[in-house]
Amino acid sequence: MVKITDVARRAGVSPSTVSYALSGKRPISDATRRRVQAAVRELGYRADGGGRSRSGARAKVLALAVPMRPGIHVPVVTQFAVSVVTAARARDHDVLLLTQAEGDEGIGRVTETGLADGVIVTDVQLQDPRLPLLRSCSLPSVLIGVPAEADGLTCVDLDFRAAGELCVDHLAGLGHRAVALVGSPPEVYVRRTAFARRLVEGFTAAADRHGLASAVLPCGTGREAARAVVERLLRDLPALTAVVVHNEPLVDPLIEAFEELGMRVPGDLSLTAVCPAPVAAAARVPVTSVAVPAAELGARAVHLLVRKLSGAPVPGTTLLPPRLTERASTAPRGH
Amino acid sequence: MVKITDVARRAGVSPSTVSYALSGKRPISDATRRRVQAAVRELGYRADGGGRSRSGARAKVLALAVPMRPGIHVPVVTQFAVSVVTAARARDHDVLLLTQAEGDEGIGRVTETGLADGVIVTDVQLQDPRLPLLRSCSLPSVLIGVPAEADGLTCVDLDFRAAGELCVDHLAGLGHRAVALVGSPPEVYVRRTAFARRLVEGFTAAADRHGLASAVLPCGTGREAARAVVERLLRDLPALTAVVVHNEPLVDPLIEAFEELGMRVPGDLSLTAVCPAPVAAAARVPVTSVAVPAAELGARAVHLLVRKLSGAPVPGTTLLPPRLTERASTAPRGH
DNA sequence: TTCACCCGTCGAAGCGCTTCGACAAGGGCG
DNA sequence: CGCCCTTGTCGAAGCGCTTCGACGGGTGAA
Repeated sequence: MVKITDVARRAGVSPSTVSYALSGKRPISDATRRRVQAAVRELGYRADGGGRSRSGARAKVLALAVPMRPGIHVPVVTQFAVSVVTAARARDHDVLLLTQAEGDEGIGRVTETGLADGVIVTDVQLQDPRLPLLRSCSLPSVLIGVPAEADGLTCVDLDFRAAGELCVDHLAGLGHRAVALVGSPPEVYVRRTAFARRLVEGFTAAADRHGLASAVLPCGTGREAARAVVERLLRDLPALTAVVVHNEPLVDPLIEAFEELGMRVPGDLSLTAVCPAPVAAAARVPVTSVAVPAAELGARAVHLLVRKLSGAPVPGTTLLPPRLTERASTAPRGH
Repeated sequence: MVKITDVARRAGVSPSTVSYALSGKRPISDATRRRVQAAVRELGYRADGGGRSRSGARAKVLALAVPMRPGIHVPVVTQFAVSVVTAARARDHDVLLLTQAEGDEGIGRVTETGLADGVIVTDVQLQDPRLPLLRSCSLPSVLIGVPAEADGLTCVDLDFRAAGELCVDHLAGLGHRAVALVGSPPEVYVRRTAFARRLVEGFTAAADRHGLASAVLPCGTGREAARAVVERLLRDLPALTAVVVHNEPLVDPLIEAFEELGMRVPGDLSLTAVCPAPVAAAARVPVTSVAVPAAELGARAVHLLVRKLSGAPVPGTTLLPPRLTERASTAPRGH
């Protein structure tokens, strides 16, 4: 292993000069800097992470807390992870993966031990047990998701409230008078997952504002669950002509269930989804949707966290405005 | 931050004794050990990762290389990741996530800098460009997947060759005389991904052995792709009564495509899948399948890597025997 | 009783890096 | 022309931990 003293010898300077030349924390003459850089290249030098991290410097590692709870949609979470890693690498950081395996205190462990410099927290609940931890140890963090009390925290998310409203606005604009929201599995709401709750709020508020009849039903995954929910909806809300679905793996089964019961999409029923664009586009009937920009959220989270680590000021909460893309699943009421 | 000297003072011993008491690398009397442990608990001490790794010890971090290439099935990969993290934590290690974002040399970087002690490599191809790297820098590694040349490497995988044979044996035993393998997307084969190739080998060998007519077709995802493959199959192999599918998201569309063309499962067509058990069980028709034990593979990989790090000898290649679970999608030929 | 040993513990020496204070050389100013 | 400040570099002091060699006191054997 080639170390900083090797580089120093090769460049004919002292180790400290090498360190300064590489970090730029003190002025170094151009000639020296170039010699150092040449030596680094020739020897293939790489700063040892261990050595760096306890001289008060950063480890250049971000932790990513991904509680793989039941009811979440795996591909979305994976997209977060991948985009976080990619964005982190672009900023010369690595990513440590934390799951729920060891409970919430993994977050504390990883930063207290200096393994990671900061943490990105996903799947945030309105009252999240991890918040006190994040607040107390004053450990740099960014949440993907917005809890009920976001003071003093840095959060990024799609504006799910606005997304809910946008869907209803669109459907109301098409003349629909009765809409339903088919949501995530019940456990997601029981946990009070922030984004799911916010979407319901927006949906309900917009439905009331437009004076629409509305219903909200959580729904598990699978054909049977979809069928059951559709039957229940048609019973409770016979005038139903529009549905918003916020449950990725349910989009196709839901369309099937409606069609089996004689309602064609979009002929008899208009459907909008809140899901990643590829899911919406690949559905049985391409679905008008508000995209969940998982990749962008991940990248933004990294960006914010790195800025925070460098001491720069960062905004409290960033809400990405929802954008609705029309596809084949929505039509004016009565064709 | 509480450090080892604090614990030492509190326990009335020297720092080195604390270190030994915690690591067990030298005998420490029971009384002392207990006092140290008490002090650790009371003070909430956690060994600083930087300090540790700087002094030549291990960082207790494993890197997980997950190239998110097109054509792979995301939930399976995620299951690997989650099980790796869980297993690693159980052995007091953390996991650093590497994607393809920075190319193959991320593996080298992460270990040379001492950030990680070893690496778990997934999505192994028969001629994998990462192999020379793994061999040359003599860096502890475990592959999930078996390349063409596995000498000197530690590999874990499902025995996909045997899995392919097992499926065909099962179908042949039911009296089927013409079988097809519907595989992963073409790009997976172009890359010469090890497990996909092995399955084809096993399938073909067993079909030949049983004297069955057979065909192998790669297939992309989506309803249209499924439909196209089914039409092609029925044209090329009109006597077809059995199919093996090795493509998770295609299981349902494939069943649908066959049924739309008038072939009922399992009445007219028997289907076996090679996929994780939940996928098979949740399909439109519960599918007889050989399970891909993603979680177990991940856990085993961690186990092997940790043993390797501790200097213990490890086996070269571990192939998990396939196990076929009968469900509703297979029946004797002609009912 | 003595000697040799082993067990349990300690002190000190690093690990590779960063950073602080010092210092030599050079330039601008009075 | 001398003084002081700047600029560029160096030496040395740690960071918190592990680990090596050493050492005191107890035990078993002679």
